[in-house]
Amino acid sequence: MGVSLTDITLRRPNLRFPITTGIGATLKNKKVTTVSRRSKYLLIGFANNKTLIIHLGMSGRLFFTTKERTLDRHDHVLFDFTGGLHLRFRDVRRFGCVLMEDTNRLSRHPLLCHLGVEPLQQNFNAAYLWSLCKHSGTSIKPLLMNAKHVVGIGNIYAGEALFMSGIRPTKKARTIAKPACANICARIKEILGASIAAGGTSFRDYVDVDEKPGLHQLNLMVYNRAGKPCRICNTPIKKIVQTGRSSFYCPQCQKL
DNA sequence: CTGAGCACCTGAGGGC
DNA sequence: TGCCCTCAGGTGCTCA
Repeated sequence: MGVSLTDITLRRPNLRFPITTGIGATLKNKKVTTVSRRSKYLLIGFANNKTLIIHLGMSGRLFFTTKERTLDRHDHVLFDFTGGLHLRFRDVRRFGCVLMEDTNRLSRHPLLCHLGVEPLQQNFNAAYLWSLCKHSGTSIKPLLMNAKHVVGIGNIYAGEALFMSGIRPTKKARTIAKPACANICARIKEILGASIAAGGTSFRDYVDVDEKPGLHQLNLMVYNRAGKPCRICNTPIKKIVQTGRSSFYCPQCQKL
C-alpha cells in the first residue's frame, strides 16, 4: 500500500485532448492516496492535492506490465511506481484522455461537472427516470445514453436493457409510463451487474487490467446480432441507426 | 434550451 | 494480394 509515482513518460503530447502540461514534474515522487471513478473517468488522487483523470475512450486500456516489455506504437503514457510497478496506457484510436486537476476542484471540472447519476446507485430509480422521460423530446435509447441524465450506459447496454424491458429503442421517452421506467431501471442495474461479474464485454479490443477479454458478449441478446434469430422467439434481429449509433432490437419481443 | 449530426483516430473485415 | 469502403464498447462540439 501507499505506492508513489516515480516517473511518467509521455510518448506523445496529446490524446483526445492535450495531456495536461507539467504532469510529470507535478506528480513525480508523490504518493497515491485514492483510486476511484466517476462515470467512466478513472480518478487517481495524489498526496499533493492533485488528481489524474483518465478515460479509456473506445479502445484505451490500462495494464500493469514490466518496464522491459517491448513498446507498442500505441503505448502513449507510461507510469512507474515504487516497488517496480509499471503501468501503461495504450489507446489505438486515442479517444481517451489523461488529465490532471486539483483534487478540491474535481467536481467543477468541465468533463465531470455536468454528469448525471450513477446507474447502480439508489437515486437512479423509476421516479427519477420517469421525471426525465416525461418532458423529453427524444427516443428512449438516446435518453439512456445521455450522460447528463445517467452515466455509464453505452451503446451495448442501452440496447440490451431495452430488449430485456420489451421496449423498442425508438420509443418516444415521453410516452413511457412510470412502471415501464421501473422496469428499465431494474434491467439496467441487472445487466450492468451481470456484465461486471462476467468481466465486461469484448468484441475486438477490450481486455481488462490483466489483459484478459470479458465474457459478457456470450450473453448478449441483440447487440451486433442483426439478421440472426432472437434467442427468445427466433425472429430476425433488426438493425437501425439512431443518432449515429447502431441500434439492434427484436421486432417481436420489443413491441412497446 | 433541445436534439441530431459530426468530429476525433486507427485498424479490421468484406467486397471486388 | 491489394485497394477501397464501412464500421467500431465514447463523448464533446456545432448547428438547426
